[in-house]
Amino acid sequence: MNTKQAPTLDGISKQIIEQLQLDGRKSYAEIAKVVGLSEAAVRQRVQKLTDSGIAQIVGVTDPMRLGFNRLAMIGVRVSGDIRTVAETLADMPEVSYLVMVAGGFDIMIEVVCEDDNDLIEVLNGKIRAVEGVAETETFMYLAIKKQKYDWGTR
Amino acid sequence: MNTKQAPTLDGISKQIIEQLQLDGRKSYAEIAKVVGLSEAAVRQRVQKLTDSGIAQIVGVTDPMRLGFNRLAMIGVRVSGDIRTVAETLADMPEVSYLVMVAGGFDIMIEVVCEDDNDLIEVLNGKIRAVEGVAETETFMYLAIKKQKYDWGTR
DNA sequence: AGTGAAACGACCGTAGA
DNA sequence: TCTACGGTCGTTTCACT
Repeated sequence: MNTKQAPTLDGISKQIIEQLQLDGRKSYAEIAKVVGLSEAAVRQRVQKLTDSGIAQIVGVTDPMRLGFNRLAMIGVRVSGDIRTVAETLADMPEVSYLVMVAGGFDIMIEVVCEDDNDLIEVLNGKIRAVEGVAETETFMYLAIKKQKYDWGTR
Repeated sequence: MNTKQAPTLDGISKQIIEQLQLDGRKSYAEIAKVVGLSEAAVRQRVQKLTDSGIAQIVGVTDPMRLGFNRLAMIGVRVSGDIRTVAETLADMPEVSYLVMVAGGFDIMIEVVCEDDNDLIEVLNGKIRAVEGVAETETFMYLAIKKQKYDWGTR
């Protein structure tokens, strides 16, 4: 689960990702026109970007629409090595998002659960059981109001 | 920006979205095989889902790789109508994610900025200036360790 | 809403620079 | 790493249900 910090992307790969942020299904031919490469070259680059995990092309929706009604952001305070705890938490399938932060918490995670039992099990049974997790604070989702991924094109 | 709470999706649309969570570029033909409809029908449904904003198909990456180095999660405490404040914050282009929550905050947002000046401007100049924003707490991102969107298929 | 068929365009492997 | 090209497969449109 360790995403090794990669070399900065070159301008063309950035442009390709920006195009895909606007429309993940845009054809390689169209992207090629914008960035000034051949279709095959664009395809190769996208392949590399996705294979290596640098980028992903995915369908995104509000989990609550698919029946996942117990979502939460959980702030975690860690005693000891933050990275070790982060890796452990990141390996849990219910954790959809994990960031290491500076401030009142060390780690913030988003968890996606179907119901209360699920959430309790994840929070008490799994997260708090992790060695090094000192304190947690849970923020239950009431509604997701915005999800945007096109900041690359601002 | 108001995402009106839609009727629950039927089983087939759920299945389609699950397929797209696994691979946003999966062909309609392949999806059609899985869900048991014709290609054309799948395409129509995907069109509707994306046009209506229920789902989006996008390229996703770690913003820090594109040179957006100042990201933060901001917890917001509101005095007054939370929804009004949420709408106002959601309209800001630097806000990539906004959820209404229960717990120590009323709203949590993720902001994507290029540099410190940008972030200061957004936080002090824009967010705190919003009528009804009582208190904010900022958690600066050090690293994004996990971003997953395939919870529909667990 | 969904199906089926035909024309069109996208995708993908390979060869060559 | 890129371009060029051809075979294959996916997409699109339309008439029909």
